[in-house]
Amino acid sequence: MSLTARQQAIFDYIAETIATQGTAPTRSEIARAFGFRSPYAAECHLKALEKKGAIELLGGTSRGIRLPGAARGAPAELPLVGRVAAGSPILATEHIERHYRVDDALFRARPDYLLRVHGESMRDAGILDGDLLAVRQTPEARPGQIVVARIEDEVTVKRFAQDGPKVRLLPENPDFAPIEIDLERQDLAIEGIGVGVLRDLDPQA
Amino acid sequence: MSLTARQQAIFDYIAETIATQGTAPTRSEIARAFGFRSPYAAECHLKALEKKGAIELLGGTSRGIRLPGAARGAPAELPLVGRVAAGSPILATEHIERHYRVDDALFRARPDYLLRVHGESMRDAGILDGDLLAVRQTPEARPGQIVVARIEDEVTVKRFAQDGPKVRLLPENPDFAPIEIDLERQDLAIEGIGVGVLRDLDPQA
DNA sequence: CCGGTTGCTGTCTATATATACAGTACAGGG
DNA sequence: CCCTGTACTGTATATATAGACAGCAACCGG
Repeated sequence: MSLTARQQAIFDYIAETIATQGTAPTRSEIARAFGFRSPYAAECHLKALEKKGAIELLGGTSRGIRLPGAARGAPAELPLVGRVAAGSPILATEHIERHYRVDDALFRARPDYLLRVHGESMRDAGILDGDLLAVRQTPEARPGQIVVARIEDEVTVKRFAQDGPKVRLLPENPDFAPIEIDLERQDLAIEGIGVGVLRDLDPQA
Repeated sequence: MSLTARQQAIFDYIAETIATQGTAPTRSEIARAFGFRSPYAAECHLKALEKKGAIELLGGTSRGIRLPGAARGAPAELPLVGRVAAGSPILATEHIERHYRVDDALFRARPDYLLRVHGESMRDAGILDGDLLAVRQTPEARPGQIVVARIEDEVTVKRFAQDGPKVRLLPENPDFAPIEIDLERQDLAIEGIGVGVLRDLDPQA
């Protein structure tokens, strides 16, 4: 059952109020906004909207109007990590350029932060210079996964491969050479695994 | 001036209530949650939090507590369009698989919907099979832009090039041939331009 | 023509809520 | 030692708000 034009207008008003004021409107506020002289007109609309499943009324609570669609909770705020300075943790405040809100459901694994990828070494995996890699923070990786690794204070994104005590970090671009690491002689820290890629395309040209 | 432990706890409770209930708590609800026997205790905390700038009180309005940081508003809900059937508009309800909430600020141009890309024809532009293309709906395109085009009821993603009355849709993969269209003899509809790419990486392997 | 739905007005009431005052207790700085 | 700030209790009140009843008018399908 779809909404009437009037009901849609009232639904939109409620949604807009929640978005701009941060709180749902009262019956009186709805009435005022639409010129009703009785708050009960708003009450009737609310009941109709609830019956059609467009909204959820909490009953007994002031401003107790909920949009069921929004019940999924706000999407996670992911910090965007730019260049990581040598020797400091990847999520140090000074690396965080800003926050983006990205729907969790977009990725099968929940990401913890976004890392801006520099260079062309993962080009053939469809990860280009400037792309944002959604990263799940974990100290372990399985072969074939795209990992964020730190070798001697350098943070790099590569495909992970392991052969006993030897780890190989494979670029996806023939112009770059694989990095071989003997765990017994060199330090390697897995900062996380890539769970998604985000790219902004230039709308100009 | 930073918050005391008690004030921080109350602030956290307010933030959590807004996130889970969709509406801010009343003084009484705060008092109940913390075991205060008087709602005035909550009132005092709210005033302290407001004085320190952590919250904003609306005054005279029930549940009128706002978190200044959250004023940014909810990110847009973008419909995900799967395969588009021949002859029907791209945003027809039956094509929409689900909705994702993606931060507008992620892309320089505001997208209108997400389109699942099929095939490898744009591989060298870093757009792989299964990727989601964030599309801004517009009937016009400039050379060099990645466009969503419809030719004879087929929807395709290619790079746009124009040479007078001849339009070329260029793949980014040497295994595919460019599509040449003479606008005087063939129909071409630009459905939109690509403003971003989203990819889910398989966390398994 | 009837019965249902939409879309309101006017009036009313119980309760939810914001907000106040007076007072207690404790802690830290000057 | 006084003063200011934190952290409450207990009581109180004005107002904000949800939610109800009765009724009117217009429309629409059977």
